[in-house]
Amino acid sequence: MKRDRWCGELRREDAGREVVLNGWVQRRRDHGGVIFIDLRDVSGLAQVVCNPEVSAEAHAAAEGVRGEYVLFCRGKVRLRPEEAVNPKLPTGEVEVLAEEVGVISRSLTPPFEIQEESGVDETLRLRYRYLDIRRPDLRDALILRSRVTGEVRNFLSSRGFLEIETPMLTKSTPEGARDFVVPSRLQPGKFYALPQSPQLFKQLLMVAGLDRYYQIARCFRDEDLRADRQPEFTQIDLEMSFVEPEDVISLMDEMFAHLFRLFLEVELRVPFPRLTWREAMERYGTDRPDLRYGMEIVDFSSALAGSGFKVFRSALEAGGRVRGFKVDGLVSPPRRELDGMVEEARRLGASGLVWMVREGDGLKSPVAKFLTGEEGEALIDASDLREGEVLLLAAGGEEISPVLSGMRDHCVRRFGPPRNEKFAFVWVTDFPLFDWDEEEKRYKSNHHPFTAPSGDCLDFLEERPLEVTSQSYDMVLNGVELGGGSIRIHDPALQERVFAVLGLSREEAEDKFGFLLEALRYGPPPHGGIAYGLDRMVMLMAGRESIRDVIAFPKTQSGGDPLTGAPDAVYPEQLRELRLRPI
RNA sequence: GGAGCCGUGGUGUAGCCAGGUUAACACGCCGGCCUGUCAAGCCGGAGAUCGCGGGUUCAAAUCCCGUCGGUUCCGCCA
Repeated sequence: MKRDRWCGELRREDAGREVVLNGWVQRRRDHGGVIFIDLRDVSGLAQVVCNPEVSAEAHAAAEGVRGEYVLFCRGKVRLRPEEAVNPKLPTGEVEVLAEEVGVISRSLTPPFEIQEESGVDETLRLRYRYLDIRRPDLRDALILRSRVTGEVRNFLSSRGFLEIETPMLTKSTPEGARDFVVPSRLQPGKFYALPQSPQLFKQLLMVAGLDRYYQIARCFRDEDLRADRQPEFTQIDLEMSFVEPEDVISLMDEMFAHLFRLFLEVELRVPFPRLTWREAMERYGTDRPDLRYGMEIVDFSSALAGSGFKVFRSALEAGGRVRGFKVDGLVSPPRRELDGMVEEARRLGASGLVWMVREGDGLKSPVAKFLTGEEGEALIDASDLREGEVLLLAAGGEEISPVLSGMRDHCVRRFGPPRNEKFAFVWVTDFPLFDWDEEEKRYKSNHHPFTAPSGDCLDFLEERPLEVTSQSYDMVLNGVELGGGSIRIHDPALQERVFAVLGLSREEAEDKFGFLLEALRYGPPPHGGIAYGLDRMVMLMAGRESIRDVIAFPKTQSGGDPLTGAPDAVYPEQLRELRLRPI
């Protein structure tokens, strides 16, 4: 018998109406006489009452029902007696008085309980993912994901963007992540690569004159997994012609304000704040600062010039600095807490960490005896340190930035400092165009090789590559990199110069990216864009801590799928067809 | 490649550090009673050789070594 209403949408206005529901048995409460069944479908729960005085048949059918059976249920909606109203349920004011109940399909006892709080081993949940998804929190996350994706499509298409699909079977390119590789049967010995992103294709679409492109694009990277990294993930990928960074950034400000208003009822202040990469590293020690919290890093070098503490003095003499921050949310901690912080800093790779606690007009610290009174006062002034508050200091070159950033995270986790806002967006711009790769002894693109250098850096591109900044921008939310993009190079000559700095020979560049260089010779428009990690975006919007919680069928940390058993061996015949042999 | 944590009935945990009868508790499951529950209640029952392998010991869930799986982080992820 086919439903005519959803379980979760019954309200008091429906009282008196006859309805048919289809759904799963969340719970059965058998009182001997009357039996209550909580029936669940994708919309929510409804209580069905099976009273033998109303329908002996329905009651008899309900006696044989068990958890997760699929039922149809015909009956009249009625208001519950006042004392039986359940304020915890949206449908709690009404119930369906069953006149007919039938089993559509039966279920084995599930391997774990289908309920809000899971706490169940994740492998088991993944093995029975179709049961796991019946739980409201996972179901709701997938519903949110679908709505967000749909609204992104609406938003972009209303702004003139065209949704274009790009190939999944494409060409392996150097630079970047390890490719997933697919053997070609028709061309034995050759391979496709799955796309790490549609980067090159979207640039070609700009050369093709489509002006604005977007795609909800699956991407693949064969690297190790994390809570926020899966081997296949989804990007909101877009590209625009005739634009500058400002155009992309302001459009995205608008899109996120719209999405957060619509789905979370949160009014975001736009435009989002901006930091250059240099500022972000200086003030937060990382290129993806979590601006929900204070604890800005301050340079104390001038207060400590000529310090009697050898570690500080020698760092300063070597051209380094002494930087640190005041810990929020922590006053007069016990000694072991302070020692714990030093240990944490070592774990983060620091050679040391100095703590100072203000006591009266002075400082308590393992290095207090090396400090003069003036130095102590200068530190207190510069950090605005009050009674009992803690100052953390590290000395050295740029390598202390990640340590200080890590200590900032540690303090957030451990001391729960006051939070400014729930969602703190920030743009980080002007990244270095290149990094030096010590292992390979060569320059590497910080973003990707098609990122345009800033106009004022073109003169020293080859001479001082590490000083070249790029027309790039990352969107960061609560310390998570949500997306990144740039203005691209549209001048083939400049593109070749960048390849040269990267150490790609003319032949290699021609072999790997020749098609792009060629396209750039046929009237490319200036263009740029951005790509977002949709999984991370929805994760943060849903308040989850792993993107696995917003992906229907995610992989474990070793890249496996406990449900299907992938990856798995293939038949020798399949390998023979592909002309492949295991080594 | 490296470091940490976890693995005990179907599920979640306790027991492990100080080795010693029938491995405890809650939920779930099965049966009985029960007409207003919604985490229903009450009574009864079944169900685990403690991830796997080896070692130490009179004796191992417990100690040691190895291994597998999961997870978090570092490396890696343009």
